[in-house]
Amino acid sequence: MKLHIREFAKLTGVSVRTLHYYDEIGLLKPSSVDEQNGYRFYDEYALTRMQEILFYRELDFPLKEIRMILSSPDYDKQNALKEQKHLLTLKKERLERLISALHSAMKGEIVDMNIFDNSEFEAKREQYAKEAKEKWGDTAAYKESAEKTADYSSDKWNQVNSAMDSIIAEFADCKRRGLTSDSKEAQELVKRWQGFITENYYTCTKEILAGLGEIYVADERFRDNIDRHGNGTAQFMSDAIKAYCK
Amino acid sequence: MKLHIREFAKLTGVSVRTLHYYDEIGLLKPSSVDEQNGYRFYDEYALTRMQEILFYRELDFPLKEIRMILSSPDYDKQNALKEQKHLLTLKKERLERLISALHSAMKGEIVDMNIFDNSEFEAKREQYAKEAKEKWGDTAAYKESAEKTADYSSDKWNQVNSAMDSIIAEFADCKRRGLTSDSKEAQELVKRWQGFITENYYTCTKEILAGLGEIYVADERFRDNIDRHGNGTAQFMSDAIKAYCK
DNA sequence: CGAACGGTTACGTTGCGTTATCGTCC
DNA sequence: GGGACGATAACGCAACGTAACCGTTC
Repeated sequence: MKLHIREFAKLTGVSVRTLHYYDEIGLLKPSSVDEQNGYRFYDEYALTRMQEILFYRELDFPLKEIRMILSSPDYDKQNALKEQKHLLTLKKERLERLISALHSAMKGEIVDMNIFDNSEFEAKREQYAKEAKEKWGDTAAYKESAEKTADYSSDKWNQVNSAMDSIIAEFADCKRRGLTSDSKEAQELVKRWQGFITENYYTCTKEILAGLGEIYVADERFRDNIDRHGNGTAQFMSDAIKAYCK
Repeated sequence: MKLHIREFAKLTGVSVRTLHYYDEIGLLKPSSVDEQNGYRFYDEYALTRMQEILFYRELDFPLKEIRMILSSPDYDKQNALKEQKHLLTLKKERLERLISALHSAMKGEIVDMNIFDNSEFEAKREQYAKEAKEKWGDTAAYKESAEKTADYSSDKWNQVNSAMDSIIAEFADCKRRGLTSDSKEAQELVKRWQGFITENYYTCTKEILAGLGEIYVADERFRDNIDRHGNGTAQFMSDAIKAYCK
C-alpha cells in the first residue's frame, strides 16, 4: 500500500495540512518520501499509527504528549486501549449528565453549575500522561544528565556541553547539505557521538544509543535543544542513529 | 446577589481570565462595574447567561457565534435547549461508537476510520448557527446596506460612508474622554445618528434604532467596522443607543 | 496545455494561560 | 501594613486554516 497524501487524508478523515503539520512536529512521518519531488507516501503502518493518534486526540491529549506516549520505550498497546476506553467512558458519562441537566432545564428547574465540571476526566488523563512520562524517566535519558556527572566542575560541564553542541552542529550541517541520515558522514558522526557519551557519561551500548535516538525526538526537552541548530536536526540525528544501530 | 469576579468564577467553574475575556469580546458583561475602582460584579442574570454560554461552548460553538445567537432578535430559549440536547446526543452517540470500536480493537479487529467522522454533528451545528444568522438577516440590519441605496452613485456612497465614519469617530472620542454612554454628548450623537440614517437610508424609528444598537455588538461585521475607531466603541455606541431608546 | 495535485514558507485565528505591573481593600 | 484581590496590557501557545507561490503529473 502506498497512498498519496490526499488519499491518505481522505481515508483518515484529516486534512492535508494536518498531515504536513504532523510530519513537521514528528508525530506522524510519511512512510516514504520521493527523493525527486519530495512527495509524501503513506502505508498501512502509518494508518495504524494514525488511528492511535486520533484516539488520543479525541481524548484531548496534546500532540506532544501523544508523540511521547507512542514512542514510549515500553508502549503497551493493549493497556493503552484500556485506558482510552476508560477515558472515553468518563467523557460519555459527563455528556449524559449534561443531557439530563438540559432535561431539567427544559422543565424550568435550576441547573447546578457543577455539571460542567470536568476535573474527574482531566485528572485521569493527566495520570495516564504522567505514567508515560515516568517510563521515560527510567531510561537512559536521565543517566545522561544525572549519573556520572555529579562531580563535574562547572568548567568541565561547559566544556562537555559545548563539545556536544558542536557535534550536533555537524549533524545539522549534514542535513543542510542534503546528505541522508545513512550517509557515510552522518554515520561517522553517530560513532563519534557514541564515543563521546561513553567517555564523558557512561558506557553507551548500541541498545542505549538506540534508546537515546528515540528520546531525542520524543522528549521535547531534548528535541528543542537539538533543534536550536536548525529545525529537523533532532529527527535527522534520530534517523541516523536508527540506521547505525541496526 | 452581587458577586465578586472570583466568586462568580468559582461558582461557574471558569477562570477569572475567562471572565475578563468574555467581557472584552462582549459575550458576558458584568452586571455592574464599580465606578471608582473598575471592579466587576455579577448577579443571577449573569449566572443564567453564563449557563447558556457554557452549554453552547460545550458544543464547540465559536464564542462569536454564541454571542450572536444569544442576542438574536427572537432568541427562543426553549427551542435552544431542544437543539442543544439534540447536539449533545449526537456527540454522545459518536462517543459510543468510538467506545465500541475500541472494544473491537482490543480483540484485534481492524478499526474502520469512519468512526472518527464527525460530520453529522458538524452539519447540525452549522445548521443551527445558520438559523440564528438568518434571523439577523431579516432585521433592519441589511436594510442599512441593501435597501434604499441601490441607486446611489459611488460618489454618494463615499460621501455617506465618510460622514457615518466621522460620527462614529465622535462616539469613540466621547468614550476616550471618559464620558458615560448616557451623557449628554453621547445622547446627542445618537440623535444625529438616527437622523442621518433617516436621511440617507430609511425612516429610522426608535424600534429600528434599538435593533441596530444590538446588532452593532452582536454582528461582528458591524462590530469590527465600528471598533476600528477604538476598541469598545461598538459597545459604547450600543449602550448609548439603548439609553436613548428607553 | 491546463487542471489537479504536490511542496514549502509564512502569516492569521481562537480561546484563553501566564506573567508583569499596578491600584485597592480589609 | 501586608496579603489577598482587583485592573489593564501584553505576550505566549496549540493546532491547525488559509493564502501565496512555485514545481509536477496526467
